Amino acid sequence: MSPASTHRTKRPSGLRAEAKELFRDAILRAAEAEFAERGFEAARIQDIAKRAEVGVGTVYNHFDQKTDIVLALLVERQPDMVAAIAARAGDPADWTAAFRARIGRLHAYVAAHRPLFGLVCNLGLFGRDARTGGPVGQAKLKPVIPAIENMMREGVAAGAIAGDPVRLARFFMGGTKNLLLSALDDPTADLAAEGALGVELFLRAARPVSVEGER
Amino acid sequence: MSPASTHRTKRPSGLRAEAKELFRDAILRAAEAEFAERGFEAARIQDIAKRAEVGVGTVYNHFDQKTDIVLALLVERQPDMVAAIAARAGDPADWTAAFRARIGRLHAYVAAHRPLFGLVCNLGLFGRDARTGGPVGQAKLKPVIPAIENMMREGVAAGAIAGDPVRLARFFMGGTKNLLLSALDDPTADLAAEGALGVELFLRAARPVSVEGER
Amino acid sequence: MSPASTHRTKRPSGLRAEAKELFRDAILRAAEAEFAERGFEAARIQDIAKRAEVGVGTVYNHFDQKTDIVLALLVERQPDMVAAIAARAGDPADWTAAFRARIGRLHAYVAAHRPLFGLVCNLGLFGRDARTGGPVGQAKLKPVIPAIENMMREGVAAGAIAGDPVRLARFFMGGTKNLLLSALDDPTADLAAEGALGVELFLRAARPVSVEGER
Amino acid sequence: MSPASTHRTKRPSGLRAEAKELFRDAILRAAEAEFAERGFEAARIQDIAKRAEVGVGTVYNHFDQKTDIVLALLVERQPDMVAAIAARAGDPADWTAAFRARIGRLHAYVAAHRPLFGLVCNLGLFGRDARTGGPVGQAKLKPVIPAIENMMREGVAAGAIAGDPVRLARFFMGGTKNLLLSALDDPTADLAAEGALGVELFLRAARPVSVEGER
DNA sequence: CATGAATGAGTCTTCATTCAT
DNA sequence: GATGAATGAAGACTCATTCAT
Repeated sequence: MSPASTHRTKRPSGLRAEAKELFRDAILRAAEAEFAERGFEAARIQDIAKRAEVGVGTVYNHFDQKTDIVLALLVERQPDMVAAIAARAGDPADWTAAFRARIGRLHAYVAAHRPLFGLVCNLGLFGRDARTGGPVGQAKLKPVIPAIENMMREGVAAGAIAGDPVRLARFFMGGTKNLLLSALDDPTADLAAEGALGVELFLRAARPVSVEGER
Repeated sequence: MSPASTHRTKRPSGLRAEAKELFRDAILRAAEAEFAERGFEAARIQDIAKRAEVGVGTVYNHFDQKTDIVLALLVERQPDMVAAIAARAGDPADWTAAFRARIGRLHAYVAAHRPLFGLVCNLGLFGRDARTGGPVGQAKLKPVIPAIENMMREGVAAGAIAGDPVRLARFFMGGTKNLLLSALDDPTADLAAEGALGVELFLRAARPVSVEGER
Repeated sequence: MSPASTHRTKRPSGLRAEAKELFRDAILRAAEAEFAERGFEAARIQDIAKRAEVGVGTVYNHFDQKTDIVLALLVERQPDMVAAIAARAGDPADWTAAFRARIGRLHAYVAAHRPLFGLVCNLGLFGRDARTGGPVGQAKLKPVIPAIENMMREGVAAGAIAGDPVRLARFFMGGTKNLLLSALDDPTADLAAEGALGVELFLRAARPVSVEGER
Repeated sequence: MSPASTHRTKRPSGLRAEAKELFRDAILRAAEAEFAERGFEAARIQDIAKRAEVGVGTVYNHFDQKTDIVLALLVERQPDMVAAIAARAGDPADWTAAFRARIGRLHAYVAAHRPLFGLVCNLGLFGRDARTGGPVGQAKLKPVIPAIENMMREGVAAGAIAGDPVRLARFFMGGTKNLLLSALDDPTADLAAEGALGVELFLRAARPVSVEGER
């Protein structure tokens, strides 16, 4: 409709592509909120569109199915979470201290994205993909967990913790998740403090038995 | 399950009422399975009815809405879970040992009711009650959590663990739940072992700091 | 269940039959109210049964279908209405005066059976019989109308009114019905007065033109 | 019907909106017929949709509930009826003559919309609104009656008729309605003639008493 | 590419009717 | 004959998805 749209150049520094991204982002943001508020099944495309101030058709220009929106949401958000957990230049050399720092960054991200976090926690809820019948793209949704499992492996290797890294990761994430989730219900709660509590509890739980004498 | 229910001939007049209970139970059993397999939203009343070998109308003779079936399921099963956690005559005097025993019973119950457990974990997922608009009867679904919180209070009082009982309970339940849930996906997994691991990790996490010299 | 029920005599002065009538009457009374309150389609057999303090099955012991209940209601009540309109020994010799008296009796009956009256007025609403596809037993429901038409014929014959008796009857019933229906909405309204007004208006409308000169 | 609607090219952007109106009108027309043929309760949305050559969903794009269709029907048709009754430039100066003309127009409209007329007569049949629980939007359905009552007031003021305008309106509408309704059942009947008869009967009924010597 | 009306398969829920007790 | 639970056909309504503009 704009005069510029007559010639479909790809170069104008991605003006068109940029505009497109704007729509896509708006949709994802709206979807995040709707899914978080009502759950996946109950959330309606129409509401997402309305919240994104976009037509329903536009949603389908960007995503083939409802399912794909959640997937995109997770796929696109998880790198940030993985990045948060990843070791950074300034992190302490001591594994335990580094663990505190890295998980602290994760929790900060979570605090900034409460709704998404609720969504991630509830993953696996919508049993099967409507089309394929299989579980909803679980392959794409794993990166965060392995990242934590790896951290656990490093901790074990460093002698800071002891046990099966996979199970330690599960226990840690479950315990911390529960603390955070309870805090999520209460908007005034201090997510960081709850997260830190989870970390400390976990560190004690996983401390190598050998150094602790008996009991 | 109660000894009194073995002989089913209270009186001819009770026959009908007893038959009615049979239907209700069949429906609940079928619903438990369907909800667990497909999730609340995806489960269809028709399938529940078919699985229960009952007409659709019969389902509605016993429950006003789909929601009420889950509620009934939870309300009626939770007492068993609470009972499992409750202290019993034969339990050890030592709090820690008793904790292991009581939680062990809970996990045994969970192992026997995997589908329901999955359901309980996903509570709060279906956003709002269709009729009232409010959250789905959360008031009725709390008993298990307080029971565990109480156990924690006892442990703190006994000096076996230290910390805020409520948060300890959250951490414990979250960590253990995650271990169990992962195991739930794998039918061959040893739920009891995973549960026990969670207990031990928790006990170490919550061990009173005083005895630990270091920090 | 009662000892008397072992031998199924027909004679005991109709004790059994009398009891049966009691049920039937209770059902009809309840049905009258329900139909009046909610309309034919919206009225539920279950509610009728409950209102009659009777089991649903009992309703079906007395009436084959829902439709039959309305029919019975009308068939059984109409004779009273016809009887009200019928000429009586004490009625005035003058047709006009007799008309006032006879219609007055009809209105008294109507006042005593407001709900039924509403029902009768709405007859023909439920388009077709569910089973036969035809109109709902209209054959059985006509007696009142012909009775009034006959009165009109007598009036015409007596020279008290003039016109086509059938159309006069329609006009009269319609006009009066509307006055009464409006009054029915208001429980404090004086049905008799409204009815009398209708009668007087009609008498003037139908007065033979010849006697009135021109205009 | 408005002269402006003859050329349908307001602008390309209005094309869609115009198409939407087309659907809406088709649905209303179909609904009018279905409701008239089977009654409100018995008419099925599916049939309305089929008759309108439209998907079921489309019906719900235009009306929230079944009830709303009848309401729309009545709300949108009543202005035409009110307009028919309204005084017009060419109407006779004499109230009585004008009354005949105006009511004649109303009856012409009724004759052209037999089904709707049947519907209007059956108003208040469907007991309560499904959502609000209150009577179905009676507030919106009143305009015609006041219009007639006003005519009566004018007639009284002009000395052409005498009595309580509200009751006169009721009597007139009831009587005429009944004449017309009977004629509606018979497709060959002359609605105009029946309507005219009603008018004449009414005029005599309401003629001021003073001029009548007797009684 | 944005848009939003159209679509219809799919679900919950109701309720007349049956029938074993 | 009374009873009330069982039944399932039927209907209102939802919502993901399509597609003409």
